[in-house]
Amino acid sequence: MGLAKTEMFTDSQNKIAMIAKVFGHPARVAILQHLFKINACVCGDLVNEIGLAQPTISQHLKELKHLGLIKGNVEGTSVCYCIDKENWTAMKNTMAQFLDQDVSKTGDCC
Amino acid sequence: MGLAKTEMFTDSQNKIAMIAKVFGHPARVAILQHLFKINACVCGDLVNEIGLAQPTISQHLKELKHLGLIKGNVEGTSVCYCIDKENWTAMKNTMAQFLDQDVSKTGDCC
DNA sequence: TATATTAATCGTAATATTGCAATGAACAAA
DNA sequence: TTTGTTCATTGCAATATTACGATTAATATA
Repeated sequence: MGLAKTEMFTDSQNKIAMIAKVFGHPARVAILQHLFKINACVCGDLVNEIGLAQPTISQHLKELKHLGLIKGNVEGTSVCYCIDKENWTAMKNTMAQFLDQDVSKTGDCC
Repeated sequence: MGLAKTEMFTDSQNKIAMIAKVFGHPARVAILQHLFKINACVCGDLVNEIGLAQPTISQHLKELKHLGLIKGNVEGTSVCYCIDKENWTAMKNTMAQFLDQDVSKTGDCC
C-alpha cells in the first residue's frame, strides 16, 4: 500500500519516525551539514554545493522547512537559509530519548 | 525517479541517511522500543504487540536485522529477537556525530 | 506419519518518494 | 518597460515503500 498506518502508533513514535524520515535522504543530510559548516546563512549556492537540479534541492529544502529544522528569508532575488537553532535542539532531544535507551540493561539471550 | 543518487554523497552522509531511513517508520520505532522495554528477547508476540499483519512485521524485522540493530535466533518453532547492543552503540555514535553539531556556533542571520 | 505452530517469502495492489524539464513569480538592474 | 536572476511550483516518469493474502519451510507434538 505504501501508506504507513500511523493511527496504530503513539504520537511519540510517529514524531520520531517523521523526523528520521527527513534525515533518510543523503541530500538532506548534506544540506544540513553544509549549513552547519559554513556557520551562517547560505544564499543560493546550495545547488552548486550539492549537485542536484534546482527543483530537486528546492523540494528537499521544503521538507526541511516543513519540519522546522531550517528557516529561510528573502534577500532581494535570493533566499537565505540557516538552521533553526531552537527547533534543532528540540528535535535532538526527541531523538536522544529514543537513541539513548540504556543498552546495558537489556538482556542478552540471543 | 524515486531513486536517490547516492554516488553524489559521501559514505558518511549515505550511512546516516540509511540509518535514519530505517527509523523512518513508526512500526520499526515501536518494535525497537518494545525490545528495550521488555529488557530481553521477544519470542513471537510482536505481531500482537504492534498490531500489523505477520508478513508486515516480518518485513520490518528484516530491515532492522539488515542494518544490524537486532539479532534473532531460532528457538524451536519460534524466533527470538533482541537488540544488538554493540551495533546499537555504534549506530548511536554515528547519529550523534550528525545530531550533536554545535548549534551555539552557527550564525543567526535569518 | 499427520497435524499444528511459527515465521519467512512470494506476489501484488496502493501509495510515496525522487528527480528534473518546463513554467511561473518576485525582484533587481538596465 | 524589458531583461536577467533566483527560487518555488507544476507535472510527470521511474523507482521505492508499505501492507497483506497466500504459500512455503521448519520444527514440535500427537
